[in-house]
Order: sequence, then structure tokens, then C-alpha cells
Amino acid sequence: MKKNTPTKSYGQSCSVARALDVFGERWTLLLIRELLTGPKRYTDLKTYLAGINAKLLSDRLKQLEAQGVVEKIDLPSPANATAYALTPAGEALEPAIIALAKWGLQFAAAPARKARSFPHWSVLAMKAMFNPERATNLNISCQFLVESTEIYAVIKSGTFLSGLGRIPAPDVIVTCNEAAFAEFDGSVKTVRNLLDSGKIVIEGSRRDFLKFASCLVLKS
Amino acid sequence: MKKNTPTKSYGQSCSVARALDVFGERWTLLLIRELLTGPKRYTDLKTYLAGINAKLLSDRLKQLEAQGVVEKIDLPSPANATAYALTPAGEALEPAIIALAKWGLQFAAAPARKARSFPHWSVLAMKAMFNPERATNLNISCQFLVESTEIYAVIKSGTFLSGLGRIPAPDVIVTCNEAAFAEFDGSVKTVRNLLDSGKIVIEGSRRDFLKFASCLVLKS
DNA sequence: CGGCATCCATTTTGATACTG
DNA sequence: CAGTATCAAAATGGATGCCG
Repeated sequence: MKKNTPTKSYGQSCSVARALDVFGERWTLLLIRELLTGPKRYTDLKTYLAGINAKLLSDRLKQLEAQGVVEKIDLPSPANATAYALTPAGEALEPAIIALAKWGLQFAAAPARKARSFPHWSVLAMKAMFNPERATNLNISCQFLVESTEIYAVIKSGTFLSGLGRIPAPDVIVTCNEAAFAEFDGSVKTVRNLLDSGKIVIEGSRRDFLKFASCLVLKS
Repeated sequence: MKKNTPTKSYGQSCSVARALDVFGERWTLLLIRELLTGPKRYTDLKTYLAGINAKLLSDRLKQLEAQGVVEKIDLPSPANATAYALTPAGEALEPAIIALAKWGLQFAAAPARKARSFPHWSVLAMKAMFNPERATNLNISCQFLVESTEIYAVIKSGTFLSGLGRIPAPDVIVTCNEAAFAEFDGSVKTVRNLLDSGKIVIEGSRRDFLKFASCLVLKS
């Protein structure tokens, strides 16, 4: 007989401790981070979690399913596969994960050179960097095409929306490879360099794109 | 020769992963939670973390010190002991921990009956529950006296401030024992019950206290 | 390929005792 | 009070193999 991963609890009534009872184990929050950009299949998760053990991924998914944070869904027509998605309780973790990302951007050590990177992570990163104060009365939509990853980002009078996929009629279309995209941050200097060196190419107003970028700052 | 806890890294450039590289291990975030209500001594931390291994506590403190999140300080005159405090980088984790607390309040399973509880945790809990929209044009200060724990909370036109200790001339003084205080939440019904049953006693306007409580809601 | 189980080495934790 | 030391129990990581 097997133990059902009895999820070692902190046994504290504090809401932080109870939250960590659910997703405080290694890999769990990163798994949720992945699902915040949309449902993903087992193998994709294994890829993006970069080195997680297959068994561990299975275990975590089952745990999160049992706790009502993740659910198994059937992908529609073309894929016709099963995938994992967040439940509303899982989606509700976005603010917390963005808060962690903000801290990481400001205070964590710079990523190691050999650190892995995937373009879709910037969906969250941009949300973490967005500064509403810089975006009052600003409306710009961007479509990023980073090798095979499509990312959109929309600034609409102080709010920010981003995700994977395409939007119709974006103001700016940004094309680049993963390496160049990884360098992209809100700094005007960086963006000018990327543009001038041709590492990223835009279709649309350069001025608009710079305005867009200026709303993304490390310090909130 | 000993290994210096090489802090197994996720090796991802994602800011969430880098943040978790710093405090993603078991107990670490709870340790930071403790320090968010002010510097604490080793033994107090051991008490409040309710069951943490002494060695583990030592290890975590050293790690966090090495990472610039925690620092050892000398407590002034009466205590004359050493204690641990957060650095600015550590303090900057408050929004993230409050975000986790908000999730825990809304979605985590109710605490087990045998779960441990300490009154000072409510400093964070109240911050997590505070709803600015309910507090426009409201100014109330409360002093809670819960056995040997003193907690203050101040609502000042949409902002919320709370911590351990006393404030001068509070509008309401609330006295109760730990058990009663643990039942306290923003629900008007609960508060009325606690008041009517005499489990908590207030000095000052009951109306004010109810207004104060009504700003604390589980759902943000 | 997607998903899970098994075996085994390495780490992390936990329980308990012990010291200045 | 403020930790260290020791040893046992889990959790994790990696390799491998199975099955639809």
C-alpha cells in the first residue's frame, strides 16, 4: 500500500502557512507559473520546468488536482490531447506569483549565464514590470513574434493585459529571436540598442514601441 | 569538510524561479513572515515556527543572512541579546507574503482544530483582509490587548497600518484572550457575537469598532 | 509521444540529545 | 538562551523501463 503524499502540513492556522501547505513544496509554484499562461500538456510542462523529474511532475499534478488548484482538461479538435489547466482557485494565485516576480526582479541575483529561459515567461514578467502610473491615457497594443512563440501585450489607459497568442490589428509587431527577446526590458537604452542593432525588428511606430517599453520598469 | 548548503537552484532566468531560489525552501517564507512583525530572537522564532528543527532554523537564518534578506542585530538596553531582523530586501517581501495570505484566506482549507496559532499573526492577516474601498473617509485607531500580545491597527482614509506594540490614545481598546482573538474576523456577525458574549471587551465606541471590523473582509 | 512505476544515490528534514 | 551534534526518516533526483 502506498502513501498518498500526505502533504506535510505546517500545522499553523496562519493563512500564509495554509497557503504554503498547498503549494509550498519544491516545483509547485513554478508549475502554477506555467499554467498561468494557459493550459499545458504534460510533456510541455516537463520541458518548461527544465529538468523536473517525471515522477515529481506527476506527483505535483495529482496533489494540485486533489487540492482543487489544477484540473485535467481535454484539448479541443486539433490537439485532441489532455492537458492541465488552473481552476479559478489556481488562477487566483496570479497576484501572489506576480508579487514574487516583482521581488525577484528587484532583489534576486542576476540569472546565471547557463540559466534556462523561455519566451513565454515574459508574459508574467511584463505584468510584474508594468507601472500603471506611466500609462495614464496610453493605449498601445503589441504583438511579439519570438521564433515559434506568439505573445501579445495591450496597454489600455492604465491597465495591462498580456498572454500567449495573437491579437487582431496590433499597433506594433515585434519580431526577434529568443536571445534578443531575453535582453528586452523596459530600459529605453536597451530597447534603442536592440532596435538599432537590428536584433529586434518592429513593424509600426517606433515611438509607440518606446512608449510601450517605458511603462515596464523593474522598480514598482 | 562540510558543504555550505549550496542552495539548489532551479537554474531558470525567470524572476519567480530566482525569487524561489532565495526563499523557496521549506520554512523560509514562514521565517520571513515572523520577521515582518519586527526583529525576533532565535528562541522566539523557534517557538513561533512551531516545531521547526533547531538545526534547520540555524541553517535558514545563515542562508538568508548570506543572501542579504536577514541580518543579525543587537537588541538594545533591556534585552541585551542578539536578534534577527529583515534587511530592506527582506521587508520588500511583505507585498508577496500578503498576497499569499490573501490566497490562503480565500482558498486554503480551514485550519485544523489542533493547528497552532499566535496572536501576532493577525498583524499580517489584518493587512491581508483590509479593503481600502470600505475605508474611504474613515479614521479609526484600535489597540488590541491579547494576553501578553499588544497589537495596534490604524485606518486612515483608505490606508491601513498595523504592528506590534502600543499607540497613544487609540479610539478603541480591545481586550480579549487568544482564543477569542482567533475567532475575530471582519464578519459583523462574528464581531457582534464576540462582543455580546463578553469574549472580547472594548473600551470606546462599539460603533467605531464595528466600522473598523467591516473594513476587514476575506474576499479582496 | 504521454504518462506513470521502479530502483537507487543523494539531499533535506525531523527527533532527540547535548553544550557553552 | 542560543545554538551544535547525531542519527533516522523522508523527499528528491536520475536512470530506466513499461504500456497504450
